[in-house]
Amino acid sequence: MKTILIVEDDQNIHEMLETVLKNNHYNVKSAYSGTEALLVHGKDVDLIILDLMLPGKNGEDIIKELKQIKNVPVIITSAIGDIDKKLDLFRLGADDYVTKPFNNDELLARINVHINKNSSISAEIIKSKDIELNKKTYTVTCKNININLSKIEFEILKLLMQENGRVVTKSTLFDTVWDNENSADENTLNVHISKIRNKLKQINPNKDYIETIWSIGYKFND
Amino acid sequence: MKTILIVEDDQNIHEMLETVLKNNHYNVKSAYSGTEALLVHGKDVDLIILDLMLPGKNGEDIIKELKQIKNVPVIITSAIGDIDKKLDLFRLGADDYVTKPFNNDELLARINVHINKNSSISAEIIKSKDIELNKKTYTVTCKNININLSKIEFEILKLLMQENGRVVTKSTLFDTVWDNENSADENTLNVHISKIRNKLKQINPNKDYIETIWSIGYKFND
DNA sequence: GAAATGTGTTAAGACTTTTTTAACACTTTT
DNA sequence: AAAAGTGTTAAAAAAGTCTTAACACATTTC
Repeated sequence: MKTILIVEDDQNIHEMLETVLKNNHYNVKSAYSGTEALLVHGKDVDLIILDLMLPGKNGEDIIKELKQIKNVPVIITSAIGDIDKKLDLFRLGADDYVTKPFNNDELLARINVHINKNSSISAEIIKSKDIELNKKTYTVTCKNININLSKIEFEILKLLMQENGRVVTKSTLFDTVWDNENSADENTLNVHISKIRNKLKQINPNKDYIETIWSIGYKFND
Repeated sequence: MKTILIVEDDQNIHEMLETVLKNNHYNVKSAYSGTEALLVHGKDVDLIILDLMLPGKNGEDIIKELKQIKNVPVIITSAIGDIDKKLDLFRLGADDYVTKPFNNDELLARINVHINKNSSISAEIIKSKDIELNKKTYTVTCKNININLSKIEFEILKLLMQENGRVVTKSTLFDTVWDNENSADENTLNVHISKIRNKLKQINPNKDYIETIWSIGYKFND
């Protein structure tokens, strides 16, 4: 169950939000001021609903500090529609901005967007231009030709393809592919990467799908 | 560089969006109807801006089919503020809903939110006006264009950006970037700074983000 | 149960990229 | 104008990576 932190000083709105969220199976934490929010905000908060008109500290400072503690999604609620304020908050890391009075269902929908991000609709088939990878059946094709990957090779390629175009650090690879810390050597990873590259190269010799990011990790390019 | 697909039949709005996005260093693809959108939408689209009032197919059908092809973020733009329609679209996978007429900068801010969110590796991002630095994936963009930094270059820029506007002394740099005392020569640092400046200059030649503070250290300015 | 096959890891040497060094031109401070 | 500090370039040195091959181990096949 996901936990949402409500930061709102208006008693009525606060209670209303709390009820709505609880009815929709969220766990709720409460704060009535910015300083309180900073205290309450901990490891197990998944999203913050932050009202701007709080006593004490202003919204900009609070979001900055909250994001520094932990980078969770923040949805701003405010009676002010001022565009400059809005832009300021987005720049400081706000993920959404909802003008009061808002529709509860819309707020829930927006919470859903920011909380679920990749889980809900995420496909069991990851496709790139040439490569298709089926997470369920552990099969991989490149240009519609089947490739046999070992389990570890498959897990590595899956992770890289999920982050298509972004660097995956070696430590992320170790953590994800080998569950325990005590696991593999750097060289082991190299060998696996090399083997994956070889298998892909047999189908498409012109392309190197896996790019090395020196001393950091690898990146998949389609 | 990220690619955004504009799906919009109104010629004026379409061109305006295209200009705005290109000015902000996005790659743009265009579609003027739903069916066209489905054809154009391929592997290399990172976000879709979808107008609802399209000729032919209706918005609901299009978003459903688009999401099936690939789960990229979709921002709906619409003149209709009708709450039921909104909720419907969120349910079908919309990531944001912006009512026309919208403010361009706000749209850009929202694009930014959804393009960066897409990564499953939780991002810890340091942002300045032009530059974004992702501590987890070791990626840096300036004006949305990717920059390749070596590890040391990255660590230096990270430290400077963390202290944005404040001077970072050379000794702090040595202590942080090079673990032990036995570390680098003054000159070594100069060389690295020079390389970082060069890479940033290729994207924005008018600005010197890293300011030299004579005989003390360096300062990042956004 | 033995042989064959496949997987994961380690080691070694070739190779590539990054980091540092060194030299000299340049800028700021004294 | 001299001294101190900085910027840039090319090169040498160091660090990291790739590939091959060998071995241990597990699973499958005969």
